[in-house]
Amino acid sequence: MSPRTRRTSIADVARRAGVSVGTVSNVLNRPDRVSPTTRERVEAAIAELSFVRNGSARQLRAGRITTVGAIVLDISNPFFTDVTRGIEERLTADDYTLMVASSDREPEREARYLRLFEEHGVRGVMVVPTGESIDHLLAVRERGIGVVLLDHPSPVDSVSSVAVDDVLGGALATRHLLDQGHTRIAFLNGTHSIRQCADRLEGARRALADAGRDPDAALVEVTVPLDANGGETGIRALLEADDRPTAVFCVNDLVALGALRTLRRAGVSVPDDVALVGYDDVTFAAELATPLTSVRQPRHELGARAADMMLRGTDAPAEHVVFKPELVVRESSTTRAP
Amino acid sequence: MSPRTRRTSIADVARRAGVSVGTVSNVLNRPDRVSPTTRERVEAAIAELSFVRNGSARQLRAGRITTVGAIVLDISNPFFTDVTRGIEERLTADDYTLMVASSDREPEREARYLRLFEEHGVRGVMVVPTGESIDHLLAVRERGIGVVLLDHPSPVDSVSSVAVDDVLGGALATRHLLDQGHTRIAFLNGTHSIRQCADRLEGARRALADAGRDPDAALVEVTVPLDANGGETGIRALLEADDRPTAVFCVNDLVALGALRTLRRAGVSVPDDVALVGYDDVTFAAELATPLTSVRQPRHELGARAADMMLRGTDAPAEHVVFKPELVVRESSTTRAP
DNA sequence: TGACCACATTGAATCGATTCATAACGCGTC
DNA sequence: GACGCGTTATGAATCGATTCAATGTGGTCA
Repeated sequence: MSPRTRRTSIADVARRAGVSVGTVSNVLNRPDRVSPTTRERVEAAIAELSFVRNGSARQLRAGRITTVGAIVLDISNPFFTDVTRGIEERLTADDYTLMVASSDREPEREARYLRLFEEHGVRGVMVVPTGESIDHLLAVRERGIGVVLLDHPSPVDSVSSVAVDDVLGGALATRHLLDQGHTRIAFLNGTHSIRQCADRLEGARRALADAGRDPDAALVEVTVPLDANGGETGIRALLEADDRPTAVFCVNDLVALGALRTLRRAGVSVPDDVALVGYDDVTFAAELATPLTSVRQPRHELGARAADMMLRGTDAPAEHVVFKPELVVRESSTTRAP
Repeated sequence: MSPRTRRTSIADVARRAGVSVGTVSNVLNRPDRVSPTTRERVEAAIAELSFVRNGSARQLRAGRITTVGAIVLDISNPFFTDVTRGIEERLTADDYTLMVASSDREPEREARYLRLFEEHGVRGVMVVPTGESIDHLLAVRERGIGVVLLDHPSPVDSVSSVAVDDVLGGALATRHLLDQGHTRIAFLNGTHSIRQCADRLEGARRALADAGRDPDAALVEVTVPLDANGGETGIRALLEADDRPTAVFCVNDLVALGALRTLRRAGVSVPDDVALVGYDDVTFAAELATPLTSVRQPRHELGARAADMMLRGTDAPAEHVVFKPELVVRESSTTRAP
């Protein structure tokens, strides 16, 4: 095996088939302009040499290509997995290809992938921003690359966005817990630099205020990592406290999963001793030891819609879509029938 | 906003800074060879023009880059999500970047992404093959691109691979059910063209044969899609049958999730009426309504190890690693204490 | 027979960054 | 002032596919 032989190029194919490079390129891109005989000859040469187009050269000449990038906060979160699938399905319908990356909620990683995508000449990027500012995204757009904010309302008119009303979601969950008679509610949340977290908190506080409660007194916020382990540490912290809340609202279902596990191990009954509400309504939410009340978001549609905007192109007017979340009540938050 | 202005190039920067293109390139790639004064001047020009390198041109000249591709069967399956994370962590340690794609178990999609990656000039690809043959992957390797088989033992010595012993996994699950006294076992499986499915079946049959049973009589195989809905349809089919098995082995935990849901709705108790075993031991397996017995695979390590082999390069001798799975027994397969 | 047209094919210019042989420069030494 | 050495900077050649004006080849029709 020759380790470092030059990749076979279009010129090699041309030589082999006894035609010019232009003709080979035509076979590849506009087969109808080439006579059947030569086309066959070229195709044979391609097969014999097992030639693969050099995408870099192709793209260098042709400009942008049919690839778009997506940067989500965390691919291992089922919420983003489903959003991604929605994007992908819409894109493949138009023969576009998707490159996905996970920022892990770190602005540096977001910036790094953004640059990588831009250097690769993607048509556009769909980004769940990690930070408060989107200036870096505006800069990308200035350079002619489409930008759609994913799961994030746009702070400026000119940038399209697809979001879900997280303030409403937070309020739905909290109001429900209030309706069940809870007066002290814990909120296992992520850092407020993550917009989704900040908004859901805002919603929770509004629901409390609307009910005539003092949010500062009634809501105990615990900041945790946004996965099952985060739920575990959050609950541990709560269990040690003197004044244990009777209800826990988790900022996503993974956290709720960890919370449920930890409560069960500690011998605390859900929902009898503690009511639990999650967020996202992931596949397994209904099937847990205690079926989980959760706030459902249109994950798939979120992605599909964003992809749709992306495909409209840079010239189309910006659009701003905000979906409404929906509370799905299950056993984890409702007192069991005796 | 100028919609279709040419991207600013290294020549623009050079002009602005009053230097040659070679110098700009040096600032970008070997800053130490440039005097501090000119470097500053060039950097200023880069900032003012908000210049972003054209990756295609860069790569066209330089050859391969530090990107590798991975093609898994289904990113929305938590098993593959975790494998991907393992890969990513290992790669970022060496400053490599990962592009992930999902073949959805379709050979055409696998081939399409493979070509896309190759055209983009990736250093290598890590693939969970969809079909029986890996000839297309050998061809890719002939062209100087690293290939590592993911979750698939290599049929040839020359190609590195990382796998888990699925025959053993199938046997572990089945033996366990036999030990619990079950004599008629259903297997909700995928098509046999998927190696993992074929192997787990093989393992199940061996376990039966070892126990002196006739696999054809004792095992009822139902072919289903590999997600929660698949579990649902599979169980529906079984419930309609006259001779209902007393145990169900599901080829993965998503299928088991759907199975559990459907059994519960049909009023069939797990494990009292039907024992259930899954595969993968995903995060939520322990927290389901009935905690799920499952076969655990070292997902993260699987990915990390594959990435490791990839980084060793094409010249290093091929390696073949086969991890051993492990049965995690929980309530779904063990008769409840009275 | 010659004019004209449709169709096929050619080959050189082009995209933008990198590389490297060469030139320019600064500075100390004899 | 000539020489040599080390440091910087230059610019043309290069990577491989695409594009398009120009050329070539028949074929049809007056």
